[in-house]
Amino acid sequence: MSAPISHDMRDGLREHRRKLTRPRQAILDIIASADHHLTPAAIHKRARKKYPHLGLVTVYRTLDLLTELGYVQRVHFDDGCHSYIAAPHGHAHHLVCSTCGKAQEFSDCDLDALIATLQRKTGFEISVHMLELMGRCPACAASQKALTRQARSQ
Amino acid sequence: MSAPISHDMRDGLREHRRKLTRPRQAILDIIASADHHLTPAAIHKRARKKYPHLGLVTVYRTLDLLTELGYVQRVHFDDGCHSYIAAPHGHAHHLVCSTCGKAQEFSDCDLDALIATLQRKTGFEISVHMLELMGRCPACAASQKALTRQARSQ
DNA sequence: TTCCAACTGAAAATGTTTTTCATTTAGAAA
DNA sequence: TTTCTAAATGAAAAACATTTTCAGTTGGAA
Repeated sequence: MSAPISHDMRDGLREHRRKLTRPRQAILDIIASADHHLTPAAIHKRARKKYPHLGLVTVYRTLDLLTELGYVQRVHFDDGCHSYIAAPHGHAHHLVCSTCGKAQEFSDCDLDALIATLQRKTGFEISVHMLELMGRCPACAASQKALTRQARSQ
Repeated sequence: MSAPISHDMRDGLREHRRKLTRPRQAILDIIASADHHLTPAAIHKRARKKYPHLGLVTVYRTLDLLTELGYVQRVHFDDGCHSYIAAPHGHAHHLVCSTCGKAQEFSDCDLDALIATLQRKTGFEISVHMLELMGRCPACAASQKALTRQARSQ
């Protein structure tokens, strides 16, 4: 069992001489406890319940900071990339449900062979990769199947 | 040797009963002949040289259409996703130079084993994946090395 | 030719992100 | 504790990106 991410983020701030303010705490709590990706606007809306004075600009600034420190990642979709999600401090990818937005982490992406081959073939020096998988989470898949069954039986 | 992508795009439009207008031709030519990813604004600027009356809205609309037909893909970076690039009609990924933007296509992404394992472990039904590799193209790597050598010898 | 769905540009609306600036605050140092 | 300052804040405005609306135009099938 790993320590809560919000603890890590607090430690990370301290290490980088950054302050742990009330607005930031509110934002951290939302991000750390969400298992879905969230837009800056959505984070702002939720965090305001704990700290009503919070400005949207601070959300953007905090997301930038946490991204830089590696605790938060932007989530990319074909049709828009305005969402963020917590990540462990280190290399990780997400598996995202395209129906409900639920995300699951995984770290063993295993692209070394592919990258080596491409480097050899193309001469590019590959330093970064972005991998994202999308599909239906177990819950959404189940309710979809239930719906189909129901429709067929009518 | 494959046929020019712009031909494919023209055919694709015809198949879908969409018109091949002058504004669209100008946009198609820019996209098909670029080996770099381009933002809508950049496409607009370039295409205006061929068709000065062209509106930016039409660029957005044409990009939407070509994306839907599968001839164009959005390029994703950690810090912004406002660029587009031509893709063969079908599954493909890009290897992008983070210095100059040059892009190279590849299609053999070989993720089947990873996807199968994750499906089994998580219960997700994975239907889509996004993979993007970034690094330095041969030319940029070479000029970087030349710079470093020069700096060292001073 | 005719005709109409598809397409267009301009303008305005909407949405997202960044900048600026005067004020406040966390937390290290005294 | 109190003092002090770099870091952080919110509000407003600016900048940038994207979509909608609408009246007029056009490609290409009939």
